Amino acid sequence: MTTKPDALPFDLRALEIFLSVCEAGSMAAAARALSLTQPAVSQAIADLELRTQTTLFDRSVRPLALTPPGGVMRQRAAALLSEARQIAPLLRETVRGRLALVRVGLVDSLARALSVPIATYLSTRAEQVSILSGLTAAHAGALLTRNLDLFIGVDDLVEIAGLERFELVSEPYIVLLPPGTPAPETPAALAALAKRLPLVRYSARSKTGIEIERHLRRLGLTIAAGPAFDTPFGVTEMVACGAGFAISTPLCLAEAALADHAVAAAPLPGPVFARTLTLVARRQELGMLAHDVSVACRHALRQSTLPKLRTAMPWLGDSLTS
Amino acid sequence: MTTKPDALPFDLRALEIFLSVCEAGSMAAAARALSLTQPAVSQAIADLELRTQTTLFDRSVRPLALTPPGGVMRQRAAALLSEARQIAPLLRETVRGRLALVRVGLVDSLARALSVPIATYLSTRAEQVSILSGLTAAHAGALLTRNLDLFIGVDDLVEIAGLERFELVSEPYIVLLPPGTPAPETPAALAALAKRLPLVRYSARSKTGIEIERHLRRLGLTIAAGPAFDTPFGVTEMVACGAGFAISTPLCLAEAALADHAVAAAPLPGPVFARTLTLVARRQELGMLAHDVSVACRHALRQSTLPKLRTAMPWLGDSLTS
DNA sequence: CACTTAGTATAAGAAATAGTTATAGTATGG
DNA sequence: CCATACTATAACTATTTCTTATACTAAGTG
Repeated sequence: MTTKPDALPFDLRALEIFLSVCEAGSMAAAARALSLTQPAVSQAIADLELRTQTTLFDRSVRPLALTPPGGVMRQRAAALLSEARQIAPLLRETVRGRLALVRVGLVDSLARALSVPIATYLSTRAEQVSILSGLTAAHAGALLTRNLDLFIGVDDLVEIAGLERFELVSEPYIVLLPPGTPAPETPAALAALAKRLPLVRYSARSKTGIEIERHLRRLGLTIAAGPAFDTPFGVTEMVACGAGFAISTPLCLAEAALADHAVAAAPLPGPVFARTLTLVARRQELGMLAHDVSVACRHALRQSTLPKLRTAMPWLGDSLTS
Repeated sequence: MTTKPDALPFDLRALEIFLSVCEAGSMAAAARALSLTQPAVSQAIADLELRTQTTLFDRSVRPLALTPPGGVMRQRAAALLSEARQIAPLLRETVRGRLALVRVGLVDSLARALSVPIATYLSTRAEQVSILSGLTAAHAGALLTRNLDLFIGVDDLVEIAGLERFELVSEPYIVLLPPGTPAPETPAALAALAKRLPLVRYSARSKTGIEIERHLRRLGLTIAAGPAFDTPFGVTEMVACGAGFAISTPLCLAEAALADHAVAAAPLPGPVFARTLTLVARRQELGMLAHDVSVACRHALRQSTLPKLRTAMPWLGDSLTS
């Protein structure tokens, strides 16, 4: 009502004034620092509070105190302003045909395998390269809000138009067991195993974790809650400690990079259950760059990571494809 | 002259209009989409170009084309606006006493050792936790511009006031060699080794790389240029391949997590040369949080990483301290 | 090629916004 | 309780942003 739903809640000038008040400790002092009058600052802050529908300062004490939302605002406003100030110089530095900054999201399971190849390849194509590891869900959101230029992950965002996708590798899910534990040969054996040993999960924040839960439900298996981790390292380490077993993948196992035989790997019994890692970018914004990165990644995987996995787990056969 | 040096180069409204033009493909179409008149859009874009001192669109073709700086502007403007729009809802969600978001920079050499403990600990203290691995230089800059709340790295920023620092661990530099290579016992032997085998370096962008170069100069050693990497994994992997030797540290070796005996480690001959990893935060903004994180980190290191290093490299003695 | 169409640029005035001065009210310290 | 230094509100002014009006330009069409 007050404003259109997509209207901007403030402008940068208001944030600048707000931060000045935070630093100066009072509106009057901020006004002096900014060469404004005190009412101008007072109004700007009041307007900012109105637009964000929050109270930023506690006026009942002096010197002025930040409320909890005010503290968050200070944190975010400072970040936003510093980014804004970087933009203009960056534009002027931009050299024809060379990107100033490429931001890549890389799913944790490929961080070790691909961060070096991606960084090496992109450094020939961009001034600055930023590679963030993490969960695909976060990266997918960041791509859509343009906080990332491309990501590699386990979700190809089929439902979103205007993206381009390059499949890098497909791999089956596997079972990870503490050394010496016999491998379950059937889904029933898996269920029996889960009675003796907790299942170490990927957290429900990760796409892999969600997929695994769904698969277990399809198999009709209900397995008691156990520890959950976001990263392959966390899950694998827990299994290595003997604290449980896990459903994971060959690349996740490679990512954890534990000592040989620290955990045992076995095929996942039951119907075929696999995942595909895909490079996703917005169409027509990076030219051929996304395609070229996908080629470099596939090359790096075929040269180095996949042969190692095939040696360590010969039973993978051609379920591991690139 | 045109504007004060610290003046804002633009307003969020201008970026909104700019992005609308990018999407619509023409200023006239953008004006319709925004319920403005065409001259309003034309003026806003002209003003934005004037303030940033760039040309964003190529008007000599239709439909309007983005110039290279225009492309960068699109990328950055979209990111900035999406962040700006997130702020107000975030403020309203803020619960008393609990931080909405804590952003941590973690030096690559501790990424494996500490990302899980930090994430686990902070999830009890904040709604959302963001951990970025990378180079300390980038994190130090990000802390000062408030894009990070705290970082753990190899620079304690002594020259900057208003920060608080917590030392986590000190470790000596060591030599990494391909398996079977005899360890150099003296600086002279190190120089001789460098004649036979290239030195794999940490890049000059990393603080560690800079420190190592300085130390070599102090020793009077000039070593021919070889390959350089930003990350411990890159450097260690090269040595494991037999492509050279490296000067590194125990924690970097642990971070690379190669198989046992994939590389040989030996003391660095010559005078004592060590580094200290420190947690740095802005004073008085996070309360006790920075201190509490440092305690959690030191605990995690003493429990898990340091004992392993002492076992693998018993000659470290008490040069490795926490 | 003239000619239409859909677009961009510029000038001048209207509307909205951000600033000012003036003044009343409030927290804190002597 | 009073002095001081601050914040809030009202009314006015200056500046900026947007509109109308009009001239100019790129690209397609017969």
